[in-house]
Amino acid sequence: MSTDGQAATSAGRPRSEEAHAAILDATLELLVEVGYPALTVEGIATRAGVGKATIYRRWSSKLPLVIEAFGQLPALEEADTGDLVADLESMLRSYVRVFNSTPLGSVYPSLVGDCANDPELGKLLSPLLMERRRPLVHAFERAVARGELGPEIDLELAADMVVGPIAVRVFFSDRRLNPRIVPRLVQVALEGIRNSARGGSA
Amino acid sequence: MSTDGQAATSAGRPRSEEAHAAILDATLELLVEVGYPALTVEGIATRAGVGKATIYRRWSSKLPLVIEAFGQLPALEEADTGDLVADLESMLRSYVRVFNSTPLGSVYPSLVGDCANDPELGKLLSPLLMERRRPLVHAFERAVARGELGPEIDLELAADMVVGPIAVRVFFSDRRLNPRIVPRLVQVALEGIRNSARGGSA
Amino acid sequence: MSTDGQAATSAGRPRSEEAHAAILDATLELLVEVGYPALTVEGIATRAGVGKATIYRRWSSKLPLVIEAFGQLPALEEADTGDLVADLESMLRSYVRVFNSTPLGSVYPSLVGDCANDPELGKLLSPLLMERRRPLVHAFERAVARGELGPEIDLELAADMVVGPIAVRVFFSDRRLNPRIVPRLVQVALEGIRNSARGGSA
Amino acid sequence: MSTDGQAATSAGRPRSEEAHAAILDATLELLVEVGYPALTVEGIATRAGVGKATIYRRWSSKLPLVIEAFGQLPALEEADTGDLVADLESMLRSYVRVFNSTPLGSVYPSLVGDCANDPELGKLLSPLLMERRRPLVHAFERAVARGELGPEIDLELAADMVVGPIAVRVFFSDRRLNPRIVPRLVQVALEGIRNSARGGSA
DNA sequence: TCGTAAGCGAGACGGTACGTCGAGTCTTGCT
DNA sequence: AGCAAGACTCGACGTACCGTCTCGCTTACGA
Repeated sequence: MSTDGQAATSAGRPRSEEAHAAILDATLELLVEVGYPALTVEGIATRAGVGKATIYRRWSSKLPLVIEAFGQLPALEEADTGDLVADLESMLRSYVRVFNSTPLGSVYPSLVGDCANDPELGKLLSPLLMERRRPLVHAFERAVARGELGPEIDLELAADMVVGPIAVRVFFSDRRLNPRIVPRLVQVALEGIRNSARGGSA
Repeated sequence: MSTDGQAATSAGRPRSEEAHAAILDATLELLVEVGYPALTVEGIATRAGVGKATIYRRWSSKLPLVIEAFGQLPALEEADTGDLVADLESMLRSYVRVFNSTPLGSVYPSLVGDCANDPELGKLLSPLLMERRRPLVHAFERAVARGELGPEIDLELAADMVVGPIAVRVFFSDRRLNPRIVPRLVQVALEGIRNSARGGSA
Repeated sequence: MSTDGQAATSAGRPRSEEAHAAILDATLELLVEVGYPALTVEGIATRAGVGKATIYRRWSSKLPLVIEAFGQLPALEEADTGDLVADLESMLRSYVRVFNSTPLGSVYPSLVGDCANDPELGKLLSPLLMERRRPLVHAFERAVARGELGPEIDLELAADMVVGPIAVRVFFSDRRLNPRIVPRLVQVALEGIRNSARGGSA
Repeated sequence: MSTDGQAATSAGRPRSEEAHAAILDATLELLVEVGYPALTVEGIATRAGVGKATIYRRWSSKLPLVIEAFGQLPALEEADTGDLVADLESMLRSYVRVFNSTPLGSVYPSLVGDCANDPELGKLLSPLLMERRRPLVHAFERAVARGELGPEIDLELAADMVVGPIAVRVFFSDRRLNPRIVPRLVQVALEGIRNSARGGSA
């Protein structure tokens, strides 16, 4: 008899948003302080001033909790200077900086590794990771709009061409990547993207 | 230097090579069967028919053991057809295949994640990971030797340009990557590498 | 008696007598079904169709609730045949029967054990336990009135002399006491009570 | 190839007798300090300087552990003065004293109550409780040997006749029983035992 | 007749202990 | 000295209840 449309609020005391936020905050703090492998639900509960049951009522285990907390983190900070090269270099540099200077760089692969054995969780993490490189895709879109690049560009591939080589080094080779390779990398990647779009050498 | 022979062979019963191999085998088997997060030293010992102490006598913890077992795995199978494009496409396709169809794809990031919090272990893992993409570098070296590419090429960067975009997708986006993007990717990467080596558009 | 009425009736909704009864009933049912150690307030609330708060509004904890529920149970069913021996034997037999065939036998000592660490609760339980053997005392009183026993009898002691040996066996030795010892026990106890009342052998 | 007859000592490190003893000691200490209901396995483990697993390896739960610890306690201290009345009075007085002055008196009924729902555990506790009143039975045996009592006496019943009324009061009525009733009780009980043995009044 | 004050079922809250499991270490007797 | 076996301490796991605290509601009373 009304236009309420609400979900009936279900009986009983509603879940505390305070507790929810405190848990996510504590998770991120501890992630930074002790790293993912040493992260414990017990520790999170203590830090958040919350009972363990309150955590398990919301998340079935440590992993989805960390994924949600991780999702709260700011993504790649978007740069929009009007110039594609400048945009990409700026964003990649900030990318390298974050992974060099915060323990969050180690959370990334841990999460991926732990999710790999559980497709359900993978589905939670994947879109989140995709979302995080969206600023790169946007930079290419703007370049296309400005006429810097032809409209036939594969935006996803272009983004992966610039972020892939960085990611591969940052995760799988020597820690503390030197950010000086960023300009060279951007140059090579853009050269390939531009030329092969026009037909390439093949 | 006369009676040197071995490193003094030290007194007592020598370590069993059988046990050593059995442990590494059991580790790989279990890695495949249950995945890295569910891997336990106790399980490895049982499977190998070995006491836990025998494992800890050789490896200080689970991680270096897994790293050594991981190192036993065959690397990227080298392709040498005389044509750079063919070589790269063949190797990347096998790369995608392995990560799509074996649990090895999950071990990789797990290892990296766990190592990230212990630099000592990172030093064990890093060279191993570098070694695994060596076939890619070799393909570029052969191309340079054949004159397909100029000698001023940055081989490491070149390798990362082709493997990076693949790796980034295989690990961080939708599982089960479609291998059809391989030729397009190789084309774009080579275009960039070739052109920017000659001075590029910058 | 004019304006006194009740104890101010206090404002607000009165406590539901339905809920009260449902709680006590549920308590007894569960006591029988799962036993005292496995009895939970949560279970009682669910069974009674009542919120936990409604229970805690009336009883400070599980123990006083169980004590009150326990108090609702029928006491030793009084036998009055005109003959002391017959009365005692009848009542003791029913005593043995109840403790052999219902979980009430386990509630008794559990209650006592839990009360022992809280004198306040002990004060609630004690009179209740005293009340339950009152029929035995009455039987002796009637025997005195009939002249079967002299008036100098210590009624409490007499009651304990007949119920004590039974209780001690029912609680602390082999479960499922054989009721055939009842007549012999009554005989011995009465013999002692009668003789020592007249001065005894001391 | 020998007459060893041992149980082969089974492989592996043998269970530590030190730990075993430390656990039982800690259990008794805590039983006295905090009482049975507040006794926790975690507390015992901490006090004993032992891991929880070491406790659960030996006892399936708190109850059998407490039963075993309880079994270590000294029984009713035997009195042998050559006179039945003196023996009984002495032992009963010590019985009353223990229950009046130590928290162990509360452990007794708690144990019985918790065992009542598990026949398997009851079988562990029962013989132990029987054993504890053995000194009373012995006193009657000596009296028979001395000719104080006829040989047709039912020793078990006799023991229960003296301890039952005490037990029933100590457990189920007012805490802190007055030991002055002991002589009177012994007198009444013995009177009954002696007279009904000769045929009684029935 | 209506507010106001309590009681109501429901269920989340911070805690505490449970019983299990795995890590890495230690102690048997045997090789 | 190494070996398999298995107990050791430690500490986190995820679950279950405790006794308390909101929720939105119902129910009586007194203004």
